[in-house]
Amino acid sequence: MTTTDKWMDLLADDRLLLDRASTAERVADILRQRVIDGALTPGTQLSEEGVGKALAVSRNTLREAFRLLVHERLVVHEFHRGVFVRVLSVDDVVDLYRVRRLLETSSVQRAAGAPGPLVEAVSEAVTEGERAAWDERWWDVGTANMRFHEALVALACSPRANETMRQVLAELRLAFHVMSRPREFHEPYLGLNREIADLLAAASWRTAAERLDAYFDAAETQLVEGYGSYRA
Amino acid sequence: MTTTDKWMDLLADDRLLLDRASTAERVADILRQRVIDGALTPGTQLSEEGVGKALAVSRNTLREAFRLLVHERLVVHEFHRGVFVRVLSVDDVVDLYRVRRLLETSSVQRAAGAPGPLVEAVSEAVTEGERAAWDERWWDVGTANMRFHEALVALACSPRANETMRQVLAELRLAFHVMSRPREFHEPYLGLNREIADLLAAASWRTAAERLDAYFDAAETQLVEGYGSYRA
DNA sequence: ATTGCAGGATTGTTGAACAATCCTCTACGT
DNA sequence: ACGTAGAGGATTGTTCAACAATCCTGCAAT
Repeated sequence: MTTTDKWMDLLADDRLLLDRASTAERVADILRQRVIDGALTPGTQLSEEGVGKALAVSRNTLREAFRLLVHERLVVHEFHRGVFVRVLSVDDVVDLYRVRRLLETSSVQRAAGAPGPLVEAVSEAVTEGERAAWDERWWDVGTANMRFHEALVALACSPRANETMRQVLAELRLAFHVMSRPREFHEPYLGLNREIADLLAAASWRTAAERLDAYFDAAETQLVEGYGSYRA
Repeated sequence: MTTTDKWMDLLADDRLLLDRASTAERVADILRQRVIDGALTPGTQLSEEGVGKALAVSRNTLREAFRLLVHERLVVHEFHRGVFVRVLSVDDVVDLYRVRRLLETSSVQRAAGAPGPLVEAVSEAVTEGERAAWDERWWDVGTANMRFHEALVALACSPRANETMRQVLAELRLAFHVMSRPREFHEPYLGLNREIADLLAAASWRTAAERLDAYFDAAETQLVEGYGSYRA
């Protein structure tokens, strides 16, 4: 029984890796990646003809892909003008931090029943960030930091919460791209992350949530300041 | 200066009401409404030809609309098979309640700085539900109940949180449609909602959050039970 | 400096076409 | 009777070409 169950899981994974995905979704995957890693900078227009020619897909298929990205808020769609990589306003950044505060602190607070592996994943994400910092790979530090916060929400054991969190973090990448000093922004939080991870490992959920709250106070004001050069 | 600013705001509102929406979005609006109000029951297939003929739009446009609804999880898209109105599993319902618990209790907990009108909106939603119950309009009781919980999240002053909450509640409508007794399900919570609203009006955020937690314990188990006839 | 007006470019939407896949029904062999 | 294999039809996936609607640019006029 248990062996067949394992087969099932493997097959389920393969099913996703096999074709089983429309071109529109794959196009969306590519564009999403390019937006997140910064190859497509905020404000860039994604013209239907240009992108369509580049990826060798028809305009209709491309428009389906655009709809997905619009819904994920990674690009904006201006009627009769086209789609553009989103430019986050200060209000957007503030809002994203509000959502994060809601999801993350709440997840940590009620993480008492969370499975052990999920708690360990939090520590692992912190370790990964520390390694990246040692190597001075600051972009990777940011990535690890996001995985850390993703792991916090994962404590809630809710696929939908995980999904929203992923989207929120993807959106935040847009903000990080216009940030000038990645090191000064990410480095200070390594210690705090470790502290929170240790509190979780010790099952001190309440204290961890409070530390996390402090984290948000600091991070938000700092990010908004670094965003000051932008218009509201 | 201040007068011109007011003009600007008014014009900004009108801009949205004017056409400014693609056919795909309007089609999605229609279908979304039909799914939410139950005209399209879970499991129903939305064939491209059928819906396209009915709404007099081309298949390509229709597929753009479908992408939106898929992303909102109101319909599912099976490759080479078509799109179907979503059938929620018990796991889905449990997950939706997890997300609600995260968002709502967290919003209430930190509602200290929320603007007065937002707190009043909570009470108004409760009143609306009581009126509907008096008239025995049980579906409207459910709607008012949702507006109540939407108002709770609105206390967080986050457009994105509001948006996700709207989506979560829309998804929950799918579950309510397969529920047999709407009265027995919605009626018991009227008193609890009133209690929570009063606590909020009295600025007892912490107590309100605790009562809300109790609400979720009750509602979730009851809904899962009422969902027992379904397969996992 | 602002307005009005071509002209060109891009998007919005449609319809048709073809390939790929799925579903159903039938025929076959055991 | 049962499971299987395959043919046929229906639906979806994707592309292409066309046209309408809208936007942007530049220039002329006031």
